[in-house]
Amino acid sequence: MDTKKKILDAALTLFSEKGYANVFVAEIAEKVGIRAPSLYKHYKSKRMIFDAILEEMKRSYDGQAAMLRIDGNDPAADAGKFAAVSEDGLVEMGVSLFRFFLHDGYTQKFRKMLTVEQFHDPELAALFTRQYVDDALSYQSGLFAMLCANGVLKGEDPQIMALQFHAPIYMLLTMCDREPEREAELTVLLEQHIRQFAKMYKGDENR
Amino acid sequence: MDTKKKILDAALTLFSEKGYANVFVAEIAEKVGIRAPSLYKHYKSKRMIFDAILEEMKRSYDGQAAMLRIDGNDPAADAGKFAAVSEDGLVEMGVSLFRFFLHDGYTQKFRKMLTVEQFHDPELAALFTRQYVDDALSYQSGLFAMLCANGVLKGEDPQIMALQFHAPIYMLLTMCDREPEREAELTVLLEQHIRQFAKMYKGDENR
DNA sequence: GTCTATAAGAAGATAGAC
DNA sequence: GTCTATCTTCTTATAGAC
Repeated sequence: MDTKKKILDAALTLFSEKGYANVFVAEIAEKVGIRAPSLYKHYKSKRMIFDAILEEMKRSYDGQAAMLRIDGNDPAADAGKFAAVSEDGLVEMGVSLFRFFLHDGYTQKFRKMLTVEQFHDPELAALFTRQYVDDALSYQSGLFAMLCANGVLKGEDPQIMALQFHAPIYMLLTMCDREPEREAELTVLLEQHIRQFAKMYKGDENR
Repeated sequence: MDTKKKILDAALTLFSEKGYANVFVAEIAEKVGIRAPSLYKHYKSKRMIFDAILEEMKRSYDGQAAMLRIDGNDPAADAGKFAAVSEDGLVEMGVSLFRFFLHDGYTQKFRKMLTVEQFHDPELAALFTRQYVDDALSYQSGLFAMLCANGVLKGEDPQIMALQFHAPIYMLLTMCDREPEREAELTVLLEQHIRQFAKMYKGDENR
């Protein structure tokens, strides 16, 4: 594996655990298996490593967004899948997506790094909100609008539906980031949330 | 004002904006209006300042919890108020509570500080989850259980109701922490969320 | 309790050999 | 590209006068 890439991986891991300022260049180097001065042959400075991680992450965001969007980028294409899917299917899909975001090393580390660095820079703050809130809500709004138009769900404001669907899932995800030992317990809540959400917006009175 | 208290305030402000490691003792001192060495007459070390903030916060948590709980500590006592309250009243109460948490200097700074320091220490992680999730959900669960028992709302799982009520509000709050200029726009979403939540769990079909 | 001066040490970065 | 040795700067913290 490329040393340059190894450095980014090591740095991302450390930055996500301790934050940029608490990580020493020597630590990154040690994780890679070299000495600190050697690292400067690959990156001009510590800050350049951080910036490179950010750049890599922006590039790979389309890939992550594709996961989030299940299909790629078109809500209309996904609506059909959802329409046919059972409540159990919705739960299974939600849980497996949750598990991916929770356990995928790159995804989790980047989420944690952005979390602890979000107030250092308005650009990071905007990136955070865009990536973990606005884009997700925007996509899900489209999806729910479609499902309501199809009569699969009943709801008058898809944007609020998306907020009410997404926010609990994101909250459970960040709880697992902080206390991984609670994953099993919180996955149960996740499942119950999705089930109740589905029931509610189907107009089911038995709740 | 007591210098010792001034130091805590200055440090909390700086820690919440830049994180513990990025704040220098000299910065804190400057904000207080003294020189760095003078500060050591009040606190033995930089870490002791951080610890003192944490202690102060734990002490004042009951006060904050009282705000969150509207009444103090007994959901049963609050349920009556809610039962009598209109949808508009619920919105007004939710919005003003939201504004308090967003604008109260101490509350906001402590939330931001805990956000950026949460992964440094399992104790901080547990404190974060307890304060911003578990305790809030636990209280709201009791409240919703009461309202369901009274027939004011219809729902079979108060814990999930609490999650679906609280998570969107908390998400909007953290968005305002990151991008204060979006407050107006997000307050509209907050209001729509509360209205739709109220309608849904009243069994209203017109949604 | 506050100051100036300074010690002590940490951490980012460079020089130059191999 | 990696190493050892080293420079430089920054930062916490202490000493001691006032």
